[in-house]
Amino acid sequence: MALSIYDSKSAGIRAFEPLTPGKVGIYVCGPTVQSAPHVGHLRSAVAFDIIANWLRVGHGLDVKLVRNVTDIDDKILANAKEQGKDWRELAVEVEAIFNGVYESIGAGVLTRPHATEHIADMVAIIEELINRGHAYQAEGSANVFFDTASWAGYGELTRQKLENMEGEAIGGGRRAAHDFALWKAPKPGEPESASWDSPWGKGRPGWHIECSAMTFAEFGESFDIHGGGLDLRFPHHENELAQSRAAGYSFANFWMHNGLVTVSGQKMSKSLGNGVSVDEFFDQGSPAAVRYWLGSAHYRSTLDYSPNAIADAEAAVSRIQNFMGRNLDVPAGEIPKAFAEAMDADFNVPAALAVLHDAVRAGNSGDSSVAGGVAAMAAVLGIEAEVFEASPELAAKVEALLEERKMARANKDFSRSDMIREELNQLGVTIEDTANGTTWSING
RNA sequence: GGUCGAGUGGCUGAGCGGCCCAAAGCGACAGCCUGCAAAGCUGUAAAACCACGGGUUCAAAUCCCGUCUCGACCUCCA
Repeated sequence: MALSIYDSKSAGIRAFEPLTPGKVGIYVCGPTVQSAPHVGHLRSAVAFDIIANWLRVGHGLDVKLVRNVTDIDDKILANAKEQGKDWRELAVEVEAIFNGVYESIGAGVLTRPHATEHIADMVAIIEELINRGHAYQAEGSANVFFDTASWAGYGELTRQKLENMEGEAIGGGRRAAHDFALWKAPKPGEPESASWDSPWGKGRPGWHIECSAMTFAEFGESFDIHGGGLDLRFPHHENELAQSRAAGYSFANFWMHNGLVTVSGQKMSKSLGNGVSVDEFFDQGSPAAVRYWLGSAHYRSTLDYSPNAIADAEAAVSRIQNFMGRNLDVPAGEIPKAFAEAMDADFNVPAALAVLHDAVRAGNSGDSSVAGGVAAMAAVLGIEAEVFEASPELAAKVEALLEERKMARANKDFSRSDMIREELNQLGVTIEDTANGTTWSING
C-alpha cells in the first residue's frame, strides 16, 4: 500500500493505512436538504466517488461510503414555512432531487443515514457530554451548549485559538461566544412535529451533533476518512471533532476537504447571486462532461467555472468515450502503473487523466494493447462509453438510408450522399466513414 | 485581527529540489487521411525567463525571506 493522502488536520501528506485491514470507512458530509443542489455538492460527490473507486479498484479494499442527509435544521423549517408545506415534505422532495442529480452524474451512494433517524443517538451523546462536564443546559430552557472552554483541543482541526476567533453574541443561555448548540429549544411558531422529547425538554438537535451520531451509528468509535467541502472545516467539522472527542470517541483518522467551486474567481453562493444551477450545467453538456470537468482539477484545488468549461470538457471526454465505443468488446484490463502512481499521490486525478489520454492516443495510433487499460482507468474515474440504443424502427430507417447512400457514393452522386448524411443528422444520427465501412451512432 | 490556500502557455490545469529547454486537455494554424465531412494521426506557433524582488543549493516552477495580487474560513454553506 503506497497510498498517500493529505490530511487536513495534520496539514500534510500521510501514508494511508486502514484502521481495520482490508476495510475502509468513509463518511462524507452530505446535503442539508433545504433547497436545490448546486455544483458544489456535485464536486464533493464526484471527488469522493472517485476516491472510493480507487480504494476499491486500486487497493482492493472493502469500502463503506456513507453520505448523510441532514433533514432537520433551521433552514428547512424556514423554507417549508415560506412555501406553505410541511417541513418533512420539503425535506423528502429536496432529497429526491439530490439523489436524482447524484445518480445522473454517477455519484450515488448506498448508505444514506438521516439525521431524524438518529435523534436518540444524539441525545445519548449529549448526555455523555454533560456527564463529562463538556456541555451544559441553559437555565430555564431546553438549550444545551457545548462548553468550548472545557475542551483544550478545541480549534485543533483548523489550528485556531479561541481568543482569536470571532464569536456569536452571548444569549439564550450561552456562556461563551464560541459555545455551540447541541440541543435547541423550539422557537415560537415552529411546528410540534419538529420537536423531540429529551431530558432537557422538547427540542431538536443543533447543527453538528447529527454527524457525530451518524458516524458512531455507522462505524463505531472510529473510522478512516471524514470528508466534505472546504467550507465545512469550520465550524462544522471543528465542532464535530470537539464533541466527538470530548464524548470519548477517537473519531476520524483522516480529514479530507475538497476545494470550492468559484465563478470568475469568487465562491459560488446564493448570497452573491453568482450561482449556476445544476440544471444550467446539464444544459451545457452531458453528465459525463460535467463529471469530467469536476475532476479536471485536483480535488483540493479551487475549481473555477468559466463559460466554455463544460464545452471543453465535453470535447475531452468525447475522445475517451469515442475510443471506448470502438473497443466495447475489450474487457477492462490492468491499470497502468503511471495511473496508479498518480492516484496514489493523494488522488491526483488530473495527472491520472493525462495517463488516460496518452493511452487513448496510443490506441488511436494503432496500439491495440491499451484498450483494456483505458477501460479500467475510465471505470475508476467514472467515465463510461456512451452508447445510446436506437429503437428498432430508427435502426431500420438508418440502415436503409445508409444503403441508399452507399449506392449514391458508388455512383459518385455526392450531392445525394450528402443529403442523406444531413437527413440522418436531422434524425440525431452521426455517421463516420471508416476503412471498414460506415458506422453510425445516436447523438447524446 | 486570526487561520488556510492560490498566482504556470490563448484558455483549463498537472508538476512542488535534478527525469522540466514544464504533463494532459481545450482552442488556433498547417499537413496526412476522406469525394467532401466526421473521427483520427502528425506537426507548428503563441518569447510558458513558472506573479515580482532577494536568498539557500553543484542544481529551484519546486525550499527560505520579503513584496504585490486573488480567494476561502472565523458559528448559514459541498
